[in-house]
Amino acid sequence: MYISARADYALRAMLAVADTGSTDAGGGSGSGELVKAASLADSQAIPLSFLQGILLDLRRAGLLHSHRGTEGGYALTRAPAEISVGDVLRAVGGALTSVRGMPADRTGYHGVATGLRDVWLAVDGAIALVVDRTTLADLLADRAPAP
Amino acid sequence: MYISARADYALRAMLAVADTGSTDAGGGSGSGELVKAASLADSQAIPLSFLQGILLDLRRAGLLHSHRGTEGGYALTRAPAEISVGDVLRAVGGALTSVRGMPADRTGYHGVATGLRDVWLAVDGAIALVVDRTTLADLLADRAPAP
DNA sequence: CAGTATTCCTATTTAGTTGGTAGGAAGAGT
DNA sequence: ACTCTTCCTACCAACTAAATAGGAATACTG
Repeated sequence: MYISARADYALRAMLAVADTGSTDAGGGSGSGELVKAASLADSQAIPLSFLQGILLDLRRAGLLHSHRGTEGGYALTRAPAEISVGDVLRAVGGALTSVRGMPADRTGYHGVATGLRDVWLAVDGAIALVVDRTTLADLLADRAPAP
Repeated sequence: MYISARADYALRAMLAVADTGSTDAGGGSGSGELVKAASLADSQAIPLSFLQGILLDLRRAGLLHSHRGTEGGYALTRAPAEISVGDVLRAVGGALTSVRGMPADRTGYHGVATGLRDVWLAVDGAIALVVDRTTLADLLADRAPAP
């Protein structure tokens, strides 16, 4: 499995939103749950303009709610316990496992290689089992997924 | 998980070697177990000169034995039941799961993202469980890995 | 109603990887 | 010698990822 910088940043940003959304640690006026992109970029050392594109993906995937203007920012649409790592990965990266750029279930093998398709499907299922069972709340509470 | 063309070709080539090594279906003189690179490239539709580099990796990893000259070719160093899919993947691609190019166990997270490392390690373990338990013999006999 | 802060969106640049090719040099048989 | 095949190196083209820049749209403030 390859975790791109985009996916890595997305997860870290979601964790930071979840964290500052529950514990009121803002340095500004402390008005509510909205976290600014600049604040996220700073706390997790992510290039701001790159992060903005990622936040856009997360919003389009329905994981974030955004608000413009002076007191704008981002917030989770669901509770941290209701958002899994897999949700975030799929929002920014498409399929979990791909073979030469194509999703695992669209591979076509011939001859002796026919069985390979089932291997990739099994791998995809195994990955999904881990990332779909781990939520943002688990990560914030330091509950590691079962090995 | 991302399966590169290199990894895909490597597995198909290994399966083809395993197949023609056991069932004597060669069209030439039928002298023995050695399979030529050109024959592999033809049977699985792989560019020959690209395949040669892959076969070299597989040989250096100790999975293939090669012989030069007129009656040269490639053969497995172990029985198909003793070679796993994971062996082949690691021979050509390095680590199974990588985060931004680095192996999963060399990641460093700070603050709220600390728990991410354990997720990647769990994913790596889940993938390894599938690919290390599936052998070339399983694939040739159409025995799919457990879902 | 200006003014400002902020999200939002697109286009561009830059660097690295991947897929694939070419051309020999070295070894093995006839 | 001659032929066949593996071996090895260097190279090119296309693509993707990562990051940057610059502007529209939107919402609050005075």
